[in-house]
Amino acid sequence: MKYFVAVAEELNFNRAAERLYITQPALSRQIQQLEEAIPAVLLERNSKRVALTDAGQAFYQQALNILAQLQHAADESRLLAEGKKGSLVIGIFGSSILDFIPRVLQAFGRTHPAVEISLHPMDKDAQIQALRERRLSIGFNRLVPNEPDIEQELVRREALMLALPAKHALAARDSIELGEVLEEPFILYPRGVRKGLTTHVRRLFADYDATPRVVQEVTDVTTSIALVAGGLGLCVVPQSTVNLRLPGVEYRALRCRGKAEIELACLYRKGDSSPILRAFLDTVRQLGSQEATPAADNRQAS
Amino acid sequence: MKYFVAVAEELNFNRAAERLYITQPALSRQIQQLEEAIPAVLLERNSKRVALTDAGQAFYQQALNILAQLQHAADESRLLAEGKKGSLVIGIFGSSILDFIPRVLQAFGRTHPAVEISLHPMDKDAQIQALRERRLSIGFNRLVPNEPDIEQELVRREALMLALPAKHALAARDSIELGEVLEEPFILYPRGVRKGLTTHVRRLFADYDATPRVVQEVTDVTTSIALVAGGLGLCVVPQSTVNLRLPGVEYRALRCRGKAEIELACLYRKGDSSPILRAFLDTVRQLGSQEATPAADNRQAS
DNA sequence: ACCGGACGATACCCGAACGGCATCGGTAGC
DNA sequence: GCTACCGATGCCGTTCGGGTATCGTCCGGT
Repeated sequence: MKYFVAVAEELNFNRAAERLYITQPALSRQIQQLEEAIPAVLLERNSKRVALTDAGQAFYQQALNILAQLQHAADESRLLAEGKKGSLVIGIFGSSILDFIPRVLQAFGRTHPAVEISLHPMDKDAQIQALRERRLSIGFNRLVPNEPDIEQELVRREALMLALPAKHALAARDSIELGEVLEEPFILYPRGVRKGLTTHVRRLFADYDATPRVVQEVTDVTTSIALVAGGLGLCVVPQSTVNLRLPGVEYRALRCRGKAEIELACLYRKGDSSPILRAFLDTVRQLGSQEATPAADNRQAS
Repeated sequence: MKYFVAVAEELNFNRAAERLYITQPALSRQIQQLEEAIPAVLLERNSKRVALTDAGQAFYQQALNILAQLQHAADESRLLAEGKKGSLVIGIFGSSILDFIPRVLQAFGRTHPAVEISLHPMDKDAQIQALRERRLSIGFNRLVPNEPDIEQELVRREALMLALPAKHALAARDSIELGEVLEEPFILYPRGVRKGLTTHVRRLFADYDATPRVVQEVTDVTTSIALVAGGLGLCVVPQSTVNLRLPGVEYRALRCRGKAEIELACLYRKGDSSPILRAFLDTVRQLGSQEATPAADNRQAS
């Protein structure tokens, strides 16, 4: 077919053969076979002139379309297979959106500009359900108990920090020991929301045989930091929250008896070999293994 | 490609191979090669389930289109090549339209129903010019002097007949000798119109050292017969004119010293190998070799 | 838990197809 | 009339596509 197009355009077997990097006899035969296969006389040829018949004209037009379509189909499929095109639906939750996700998206967008990405805030259970129903490609959350059909992968560990009002006495210090603030008012989350972080914080207190004095329960990071700015209490937050620079809020490193850090995990369907997902996971792993916010200063001036 | 479509539809290599009348290993390798050629993973296959990847889905849709288009292109070209489809522009002139052309069209229409046929009355010179400019596929006319680029083919010889008023004394006879009517008033055509027939008639008279007594000059057959019906004179006409059964007109066989017949020829471009033209010529030749109007009675009662 | 069956992949072989080289036949231009 | 060009044809070597036999794996039945 490609051969026929070449001959139809050159109207000369020798030139067409040259263009196709084959010899003229081979081309002659191929054209003959094509004509037999259709069957139809596509070319009028005497030893001095080659011309298209009506049928040849029609077939040439069609052949151009078909070849273009074939090329397009192959390109399209290749892009899809390489994960260079398509869509990625991401479930997000919590503070990951403040630092890690934007950096992943930026890096991934550079290598895969044609992939349509959508972000959907949803909690852990919603993510798992959406993954099962294939409404979601990947979700970010804290580590959750194993699900049989959901793959779970630790993306990174984030240091926990203490958010405190700028006018607070301890704001002058570089880092704070949890034991120093056991009696302070704390802002936490209600049962069932941000369970991963909340239970982790309570456990840290438990290491001191204490329980946090909860003055307010909120449902999202931004609100809790706003409350800290208002001087209503302190708040334990993942390090990425420092990007949320509200006036009147300072972030300080937190030291304590337990691990002052929390895990960020990603979830995806077990056996999902979508190339887009795989490429995205590569980016996630690469960035996950880097330092949290390389240039970020722990002492965060507003 | 056909193979991939089969696998995509069956989602099972064995069934697909069966459908394609090849064996499963051959199919497996063809699919692998296709995937390498694109390159893209089109099928997700473990030993128990075969599924399309996103790229496979996309390629399947495209493949369906392409295969359909390919089939269409081949069909279309085949029809064009067989002369089963396309258009035929016919130039006509004179009495051929009364008998021969309709019969040819009827026969050709039966074997080539999809060919669009258009009839264009035009005189000899107009036909030749239109043929040269490729506005015409074929023209019907009397034999004309040879043109270098126009093929001329004798279609048939038609007996010449005498059209005479029903009340004429000779109308009682079965046939008439030209010598019997040399002095009768005749209806003929002016210079330059229907030259073939006119000069032929004058030559027939010349064989008797006579010239026709022209009472009226007209430009078309129908008018001349109408004048005969009005009793204004006699008229020499090709046999096919008997189909023009005007009241008060009788047709009788004409005998004379010269050949009482005239040739109908068809003209087409030399080297025109258009299959439609060839098929049409076949029909023309076949009908041309048959008896003029097999069931037609020479003695024509009005 | 083990065995049998189904399925796709692989190894190997053969025939047909494809491309290359040399050459033929016909046409056009000098 | 000779030459040059062009497409067709004959012949040969390589390659590619399909067939048979077999393997590895997963699933389901007992």
